[in-house]
Amino acid sequence: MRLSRSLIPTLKEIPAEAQIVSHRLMLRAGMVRQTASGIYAWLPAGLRVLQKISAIVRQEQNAAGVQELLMPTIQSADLWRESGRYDVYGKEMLRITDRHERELLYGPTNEEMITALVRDSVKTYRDLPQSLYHIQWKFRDEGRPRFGVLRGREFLMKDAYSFDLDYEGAVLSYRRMMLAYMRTFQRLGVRAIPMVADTGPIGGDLSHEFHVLAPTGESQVFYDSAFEDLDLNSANLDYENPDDMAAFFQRATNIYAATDEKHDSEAWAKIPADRKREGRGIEVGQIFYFGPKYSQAMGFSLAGPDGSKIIPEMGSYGIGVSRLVGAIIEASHDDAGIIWPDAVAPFSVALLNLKPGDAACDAMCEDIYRQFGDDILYDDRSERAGAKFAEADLMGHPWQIIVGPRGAAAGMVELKRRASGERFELPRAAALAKLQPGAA
RNA sequence: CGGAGCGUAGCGCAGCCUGGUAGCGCAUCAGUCUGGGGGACUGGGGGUCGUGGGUUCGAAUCCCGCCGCUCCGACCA
Repeated sequence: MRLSRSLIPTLKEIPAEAQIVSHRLMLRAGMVRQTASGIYAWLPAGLRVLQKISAIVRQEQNAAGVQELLMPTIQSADLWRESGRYDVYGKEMLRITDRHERELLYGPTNEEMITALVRDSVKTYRDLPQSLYHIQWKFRDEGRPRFGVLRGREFLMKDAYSFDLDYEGAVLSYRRMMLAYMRTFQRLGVRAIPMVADTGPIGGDLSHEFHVLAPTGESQVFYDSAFEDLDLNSANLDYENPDDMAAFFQRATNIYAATDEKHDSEAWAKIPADRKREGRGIEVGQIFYFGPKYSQAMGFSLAGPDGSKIIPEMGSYGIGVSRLVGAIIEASHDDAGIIWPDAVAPFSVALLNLKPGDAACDAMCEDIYRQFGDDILYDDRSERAGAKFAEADLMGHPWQIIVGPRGAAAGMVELKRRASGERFELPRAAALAKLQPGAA
């Protein structure tokens, strides 16, 4: 994309309404604009991040055998009366009445809807297990929206739901999802640690929150640094093999990690001092086994092979996609701006033409731009070099290709790595080769 | 939901107390110089002062209502 033709309205000054760094940077980098309290429009650069995160989430869900569907944002109040939650859910639920005085709501979550859909579609126990997800906008009418997209009212979420015939099956679904989540976060380039979470009346150990570590996090978290060495992408684990899943789950949950609510000082004391890690976390995902809670309430049962009645065991699994954008920035920025992990940057590369109008600069930039495809932002404006550097750093592209008149005449470009600040003077072809996917 | 603020040009703000024809910085437009870390100079454009009412000869300024946004706390992902 050419910056001269893009709607990426960067700001030099900090908007008064933004208090925390991710909110400020998202506004300043031209990614989002607030349109009402806690509701944001995603401008082109912000949308690209949302789409890159979504794509990775989608790939990992699909890889774990979860099927994608798309449920609506608007739901019927009657559906929620089936589970009894319509009257229980508080003011966070946005209730709407249509022209026929029918009661509707903007969905804050989809347990009821998915349960009804599966209930009405599944005919026999042979149709289970099922696991399904969608990536959809949700609305929770927070009393006090703040922190930009970290605590907005409208937010994009991946939510998945599993249906199994028995507890063992539900446990397997849960473990699969935990692995999928850890792989997802690893690919996104953020460290997210699964923390033991409150399971409420269900009990057991089948609820985890995933926290991204950032100084502005809302929770105090404690964990064993052994998590930092857990590489799950290279581990040869088969989602379909229960033994693999059990072994993985054992490994992951043996390492201590908890938020302050669930912090166990006895267990903490046993961890070697040099492995203790303590800090703040932003919750970006949660996985939860809740058994037959909704299937029972909503009359979802099947005849088993021996004729007995089976009430499916369920779980639900969320990833806050829009929230992740803020969380990643909280975890990865400096005074100059955002430092995007490679996988989620709106553009992997910024191409800075330091002297538009200079024949050598223009020719080289146009050539690079043409070769690179969609994932590059070409700063072709007639701004001063300093302004281009400042904006590129602000927007946080992982790489900058800097083309100046001196270098261009000699066929050289400068490559700058945003995260480290390293610069390399390279021939044009070598620079491009270095940036090809996988070459890094 | 309790408490506290704010709303004046695209953004950040002053002006309000003590009423008298609306200002600064940045951005923007034109031109000149400049040209590797948000440059300089000259000249221009842009505002129903959130909104409705009231007081007054006269309201951005004083009074009342409403709307919007923000902060602290409670709640929440």
